This record gives sequence, C-alpha cells and structure tokens, in this order.
Amino acid sequence: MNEKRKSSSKVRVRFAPSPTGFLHIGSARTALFNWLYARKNNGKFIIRIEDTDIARHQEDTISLMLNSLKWLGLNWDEGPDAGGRYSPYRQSARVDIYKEYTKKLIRERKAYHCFCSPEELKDKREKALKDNKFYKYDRKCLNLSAGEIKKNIDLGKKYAVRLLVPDNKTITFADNVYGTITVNSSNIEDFIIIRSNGLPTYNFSVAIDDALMEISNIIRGEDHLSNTPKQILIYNALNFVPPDFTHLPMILGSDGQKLSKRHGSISIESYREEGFLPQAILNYLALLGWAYDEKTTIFSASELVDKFSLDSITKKPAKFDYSKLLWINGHYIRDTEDKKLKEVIKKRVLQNILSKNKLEKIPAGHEIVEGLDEKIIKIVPLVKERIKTLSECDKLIGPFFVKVEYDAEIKNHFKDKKAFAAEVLNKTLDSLANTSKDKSNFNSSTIEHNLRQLSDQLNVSFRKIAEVVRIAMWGATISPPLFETMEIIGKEEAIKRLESYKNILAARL
RNA sequence: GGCGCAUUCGUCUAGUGGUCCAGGACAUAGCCCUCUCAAGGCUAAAACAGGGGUUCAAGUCCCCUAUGCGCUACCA
Repeated sequence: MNEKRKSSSKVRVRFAPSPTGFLHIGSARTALFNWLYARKNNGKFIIRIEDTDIARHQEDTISLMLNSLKWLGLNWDEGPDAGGRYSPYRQSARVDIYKEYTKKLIRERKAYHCFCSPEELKDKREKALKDNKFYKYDRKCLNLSAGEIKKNIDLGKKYAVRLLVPDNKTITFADNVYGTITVNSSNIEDFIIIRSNGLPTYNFSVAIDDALMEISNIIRGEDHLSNTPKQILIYNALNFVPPDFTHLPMILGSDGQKLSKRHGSISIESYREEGFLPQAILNYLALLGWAYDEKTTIFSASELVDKFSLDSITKKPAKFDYSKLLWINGHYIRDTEDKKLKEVIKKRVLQNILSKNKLEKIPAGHEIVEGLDEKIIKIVPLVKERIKTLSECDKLIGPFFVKVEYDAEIKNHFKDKKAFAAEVLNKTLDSLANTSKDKSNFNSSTIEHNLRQLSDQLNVSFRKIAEVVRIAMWGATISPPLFETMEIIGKEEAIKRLESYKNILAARL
C-alpha cells in the first residue's frame, strides 16, 4: 500500500456525485469548475460514484447523470464507464479497501469499535439538544477491552467503527477561496467511519479515495467546508498528504434558500427539454461564483478553459437568476449557425409539433415530412432572434406546420372594425388572384409591395393592414415577419387562411 | 446550543488603502429603429448591512453587532 500521495505535480481532479437523482444545477457547476481546472492545466478529470448509502441509491440515475454531463460537453478521462488505472470508480466496489484501512486504524488504536445502538445515540443527542447543551459522542465504547469487544462480536452485536479524534489539536488548512480555516479538534466528535452494515461513511471513503486516486485538488461545494477538518483528521491518521482544497460558494434559489424543486427546474435534463443550449448553461454556470474581468459575460467553453482560474472564485453564495440564463440562451441561439439550429429545431418539430397534432388537423400537404429541411432552413433566420429557448420556438412556429386555430379572442379581435378587416382581406385576396399564376411571384417583396399599395389606397397605416393579414395568417397578434412567413407557407395555404378568417368575420358581421 | 463561513445596485459581479461623487451585465423604465414580437442602438433609475476603530486617506485593514448560510446523522 502506498501510504503517501506521490508528489507528482500532475493535476487530477474529480467530480464525485452520489446517485440519488438527476444531475442538478449545483452539481453541474461543481463538475464544470473541476473540468475547467483539469483542462486548463492539462490534468485529468475523473468521475467517481459515491454510492455508499444503500437506502438512497438509485442505480438508473448514474447513466442519467453521465448523460447530462456528456450533453454539457464535460468529458472525463477516468470513470466508472471509462475505466482507468485507479479503478474501480465506484465506492460500492471499493469496500474491501476501506475495510483494510479500518483494520489498520483499529490496530494502531486510532479507531475503535462502537456497539452503541443508533437509538441510544439518538436519545442522547436529542436530550442534549433539548437542554441546549453541546453534544458530542461520550466515548462510551472507547475503553472496551479486547475481551469485551470479542465477546460482543461473538454475541452477534452490531457495531460501527469510530475514528479516535485527538483532543484539543488545531486543524488548519488553506482553502483557495475561503483562506485559512482553523478548527479545534475538540469540537469534533469521534465520528463514525464504518457503519454497522460494513459500509463506510462519506468522510471516510472520500478521504481514502481522494488520496488513493492521487487527487491533487478538491473542488466542491461550500457545504463541505465543515467536513474538511474531519477528512484531514483521516488523512493524518492514515499518513496521507491532504490535497489542495477549493470550496465553491453555494447556489441558492431567488429567495436565498437552498436551491430546490420549489424554485422550478433544477435538473440539467429539464433545462435541456425546455430548449436550453449546453453552451448557454455552461456559460451561465461559470458566472455563478466566478468572473474573469469587469465586463466580459459571454465565454465559449474554450475561452472558459483559457481564462479560468481558482483565484477569481468569489465567496458569496449566488442566487440563481433564471432571466439571465434566458438572456444568455437567447444570445447563443442567435449565435448558432442556421444549419445547426435547423437540426435541433427539426427534432423538436417532429417531436413536439407534428407528433402532437392528429393527422386530420394537418392540412393537405402539411403531413408530408419530406421537404421539412428546406422549410425549416427558411424559418430559422425568421425566428432565431426572437426566441430565448427552443420551447418558445415550438410555440412561435407551430402554424408553419399545422392548421391555424383562431381562438375566441382572436375571432373577436376586430370588434367594431370588422368591416375594415373584411375589406383588407378581400382586397388582399383580389390582389393575390390577380398576380400571375406563376408561383415564383408569390414572394415576400411582392407581398409587401402589394400590401403597401393597399395601405396607400385605403389611406390606412401599414401596420393596421399588416395586423389584419397577420391575424388571418397566424391566428395571433404576434408572428414571425409576415411576408417571409407567407412566402414559406405558400400561396395556396395563405389564401386558405385569408378566406377562413374572412368567413369568421362574415359570420359575425 | 456548539463550530465554521459569508455580507457592493432587485440579481450576477468588478474593486486587493488614494485613479470609486463605485465600473459592467441581466432585469426594470423611457426614447430611436420597426409590419407584430424580438433583436439592435441610446438614455435613466439602482449598491459599499450597521456601529466603532487604524490611517493623512477605507468598499478595500481590525473589532463588535445584525442578518444569512453550512456542518453538528450509522446522508453525501
């Protein structure tokens, strides 16, 4: 057994989730910072699964998390699926290692058997709490003789193993973010390192694995700051050299409370479904607790790698600001090449628009999925700067693919101006009928030209004319640019829609 | 209760003793552009938690208070 971490200067960092659910915002930020540090320093990024709590363990969440990580573009060099020379990368497969070290600690009298039952301990703790007293394990089992221990074990009594924490020693470590942290060991009880089921507790397994896997830098959430002294105690007991520590400020909900489901979506997966781009999420997450300079807010992944530094991480917990994420996502949507956007949008059209509308609702010619690419590539430039998420896009472009629906409000839109609206529709239909049968004549500029003429002719502002046509065309007061939209829909369908709305008006006249 | 950590516009932040009547971004408001909605451009409003020190000089250093958060589990 190698007792000391090799003093190599190689950067090795890890992301160590416990498989209890989706990858959420906070974990993703931790993963990102580890990844950035590894890539920046030509180091290794390692994934380790901390699955020592059988009760909370959910096997299927492992692949869910790994998929989210992949989707974000955070690739790893060693991990449960990738292997590596420090495998296995799952704590459940490393219990023999922990047992080995436990034996050693017991042999050296740095740890001891504890036969106290969880109920007994709980009672003591609650009593202390009730009396407003400081509670610490009373070391009832510390001085059991070898014979007593053997007898208990032979009797089949369950036991846990506790670390013997030295009294009144100063534990100090330098955190890259929070500076020098000092704790007196007397404030730490002899905490359990092995549960009565034989599995290690977090602080024990994490310290051993980080040491054995030669992790050079630990980058994790601030909630672990108070755990660090305990882990240092373990490093010391085992003669391991502690790594470099960096604790990241927490990410909180808008109310300053711990980010949770109450605050809306917290899993990366749900952001993906909502239509956020991975680079937008990465960019936003990087800005939570880190800043490069006084003005830059947009960073590509490679710029982040290039500019990232542990020194510029802030201490203050950050509130998650959904509207800023939205803005960044909108930026990246605008920034994406049309061709690439077309692919993502196409997927969503097939999944969310065409599949959710029954065939009979889709007008003739629109159920055909061929020609979809050509159509979407024309739509992309019309919508890319008006959407902040892809799910907004779904809503905006629906009528390109599916029959328009006019709801009650839209049907009533022209209340006392029905005659005017009807006139606009009639004149527009006329001019469409008069234009050559040649379909190439049905393009945005001639459409616009005709409508502008109509505006002059009726002496009505152009926007009022456009409003009528828009509502007929889109069943909504907002739409992508009208004339380009009509060109994409095609003359035949455009005429149909003008007539449908005309009939609605007629019915109400 | 004990221990630890934090505190600059509503939000994310810049700021490492003078260059800060505190800079940027999101959000908000107004104007411009405009076929709607956006996008874009311009402008506005908006902060050093409070109190004591140290210093010629404090957002920046020290102390106290307040508030918030974390740990205090046979969770991680």
